[in-house]
Amino acid sequence: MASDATKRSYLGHDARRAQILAVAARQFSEQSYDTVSTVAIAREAGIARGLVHHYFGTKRDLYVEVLRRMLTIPEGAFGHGDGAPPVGAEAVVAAIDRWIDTIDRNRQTWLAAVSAQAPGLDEEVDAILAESRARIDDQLIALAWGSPVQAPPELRALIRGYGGFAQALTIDWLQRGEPSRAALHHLLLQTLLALVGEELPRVQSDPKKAAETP
Amino acid sequence: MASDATKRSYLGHDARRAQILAVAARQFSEQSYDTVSTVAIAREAGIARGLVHHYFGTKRDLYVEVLRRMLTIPEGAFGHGDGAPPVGAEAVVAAIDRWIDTIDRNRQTWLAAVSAQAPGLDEEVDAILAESRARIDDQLIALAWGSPVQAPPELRALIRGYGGFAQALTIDWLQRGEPSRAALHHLLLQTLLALVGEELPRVQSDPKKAAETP
DNA sequence: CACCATTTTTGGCACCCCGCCAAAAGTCGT
DNA sequence: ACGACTTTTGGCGGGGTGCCAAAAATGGTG
Repeated sequence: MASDATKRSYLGHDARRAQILAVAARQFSEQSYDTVSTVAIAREAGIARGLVHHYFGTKRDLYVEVLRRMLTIPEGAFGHGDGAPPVGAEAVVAAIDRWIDTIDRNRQTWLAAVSAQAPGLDEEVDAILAESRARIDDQLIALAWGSPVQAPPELRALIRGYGGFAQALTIDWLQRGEPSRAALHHLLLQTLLALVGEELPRVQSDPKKAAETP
Repeated sequence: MASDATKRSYLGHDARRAQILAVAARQFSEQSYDTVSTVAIAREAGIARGLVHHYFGTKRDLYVEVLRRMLTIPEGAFGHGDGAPPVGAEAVVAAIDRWIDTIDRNRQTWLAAVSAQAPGLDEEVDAILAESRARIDDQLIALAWGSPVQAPPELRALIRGYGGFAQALTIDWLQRGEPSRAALHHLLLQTLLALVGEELPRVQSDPKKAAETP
């Protein structure tokens, strides 16, 4: 009798954990950290508040878990499915398109994830964000340059900045629609090519770079 | 007798307000929003907690005030003092240097301000951030192009993205020192010149841009 | 100088949320 | 049927927030 509709107990460790995580992910992607309350999560999940703390320790721990999940899922967003990565302009075009698609499908989640928290306040959060960015940068470098391992530091810096460039314009596109999707795609593509193809050699050859060691 | 050391009452409206605002600004630039408490602010200011709520309504209202102050003060960071703005490469060099200087002097405040909150969650916060960015973009456009009023939309988008580019690299510089200050300066300068000088005409002339009106 | 209107400040009430833990409720193997 | 185990509940203590009536200090006036 206790069928699906009224089922009210004993999901089992993993299932309950996953359920709470799903509810929390939705709430954290719609509200800010401090407006989300564990009682609201528990209410939406149909359980007692204590259970949330039983599976994930503190509210911050739960948030860290959610953030980790948010950032690791779309990791291969412009991964090329399989096989050796095709390098070249047409591969970049396809990758950027796939990238925009993924963000378009998970708008709120992506918005909540990229501007997760002020940097420098929480080491764990910082580490998660840094690792996610590093992985994306590696994929970008692989696409536009080649092997990421032998990438010069100047390229890494340019790609890092390009990530900020793309993030700013993508937020504008999602929130105000200001650069249209086509325009966004065009800007992202042209800028990446310009930075890697023209700017990089110029930055490298300039004697004033003087960087790396202070 | 009631000299500076023991003065314990009746500062007057404006003075008290300014004092609370100063204390709150310091705390909000060192901790995250939810770890800052009005009781801590009141304690540091040496007053009762109720007074904080008397001058600024809710804790969020106080935060909004702090944020507004954070973002309007360094507004003219690369303002050219006075007179007609000199346009050209050397002016851009000087402006970027002044800009980096200002951020270097107010590291924590700047870090707290730029990553203030996830976008789309609080209209008032969003508006403050957007207005601040727009003003900075205008100054950048004035520097690298000329009058901001007649700037083409493609340029605005590029400058907008450039802001994200600069922000990402500046955060890295402040937190890990990874691009040295000289390297950061070089990257910011070269990228701005490349985007405005070479990328802009290419983006504009491309027939595929198709943007602006859907 | 005493008095009153005004401003500034306090302290406390009611409510919500978090972290934790002992006890209750349900489940499973024997 | 019964005991060991897992899952879940409910409540306690501590702390933070928003608000408001009352108290304390101030300044002007006759």
